Amino acid sequence: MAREQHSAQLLTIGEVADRTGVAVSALRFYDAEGFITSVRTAGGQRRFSRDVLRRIAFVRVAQTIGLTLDEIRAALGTLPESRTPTKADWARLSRAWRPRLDAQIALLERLRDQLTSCIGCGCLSLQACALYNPDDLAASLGEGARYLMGDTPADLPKR
Amino acid sequence: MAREQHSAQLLTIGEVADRTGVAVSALRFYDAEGFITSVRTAGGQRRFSRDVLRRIAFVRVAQTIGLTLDEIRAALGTLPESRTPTKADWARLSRAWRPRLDAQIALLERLRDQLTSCIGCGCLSLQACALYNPDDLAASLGEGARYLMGDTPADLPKR
DNA sequence: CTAAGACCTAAAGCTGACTTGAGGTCAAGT
DNA sequence: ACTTGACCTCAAGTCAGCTTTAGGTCTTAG
Repeated sequence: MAREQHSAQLLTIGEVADRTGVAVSALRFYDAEGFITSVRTAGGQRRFSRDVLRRIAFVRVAQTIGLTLDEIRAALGTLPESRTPTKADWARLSRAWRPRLDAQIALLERLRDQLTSCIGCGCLSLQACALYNPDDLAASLGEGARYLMGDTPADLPKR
Repeated sequence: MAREQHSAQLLTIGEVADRTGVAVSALRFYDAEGFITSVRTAGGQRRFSRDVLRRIAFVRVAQTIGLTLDEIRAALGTLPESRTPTKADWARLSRAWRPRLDAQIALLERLRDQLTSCIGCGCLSLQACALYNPDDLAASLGEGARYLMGDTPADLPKR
């Protein structure tokens, strides 16, 4: 009994798994956590409407971008409950990802550029190196460097 | 008893924590896992040489870049055991991060650009959308799109 | 009608990178 | 000598995001 097309209306969990590439266990998890909804057959099995495919796509792309499930849950919560979300609804949510992606890219670029200059200076050895600042590397790189690399202010005059 | 400078030779775990911003518990973990080494006092307390500051800096920066501790362990393993690593040693390790950073940046940029075009098309609704491809989003975006968004080949003629 | 593959639940397990807790010892300023 | 904050070990806990296991039930092709 392969998982083939039924009456083309509702999908079994296996069909959804096949179409989305998401594991059955993950789909049950998403269902339990409210990311997707399902109806049940008389026998207690889940049946999904095609809407879930879009929701699952949203969840997976959002995860790729780096959102946690909690954030994704919040985003999905802004969708209208009464009607099936429209293109505009999805576009609105997706637009919100843009600044986040930009910020992530900017962070990595700063890291890369500092790494380049640090390689030039033999880095990870200079007190002034901005690459390692445990306080706020993620937040905003390169501020008040601490005395990290084994050099204290007291050490400096001796060199 | 604040953690102040001792005989300026070896550092207590608390001093290392203060200088690196890394929790004492994490330092004990790093020690147990071999990322850093320590000697013990007669009473059994750890004492660290200043070298560990550089190693810890390396570990934290590598983590920021996205390496796992296993990868970091492997990288540290290429350092010479006999002598204290030189600037050149650290520079060599850091250089290895460059392609990885570039790849990460490229991935995010592809994601962002596709997101932009997808917003234009009301995306997450089109079968052809390259943004969601569960097989290889991370590996290489945009290949053979599957039938994901609720559209099957059978659906298409009807539209 | 039957076989067997798809489905069900609940609870426990997993990975990574630590943190927390319990119960006790060390070291240094006074 | 004493006190007290820093330190010790070992085991268990945490978080996210699922997966696995065990023990059973549904559904549908034949």
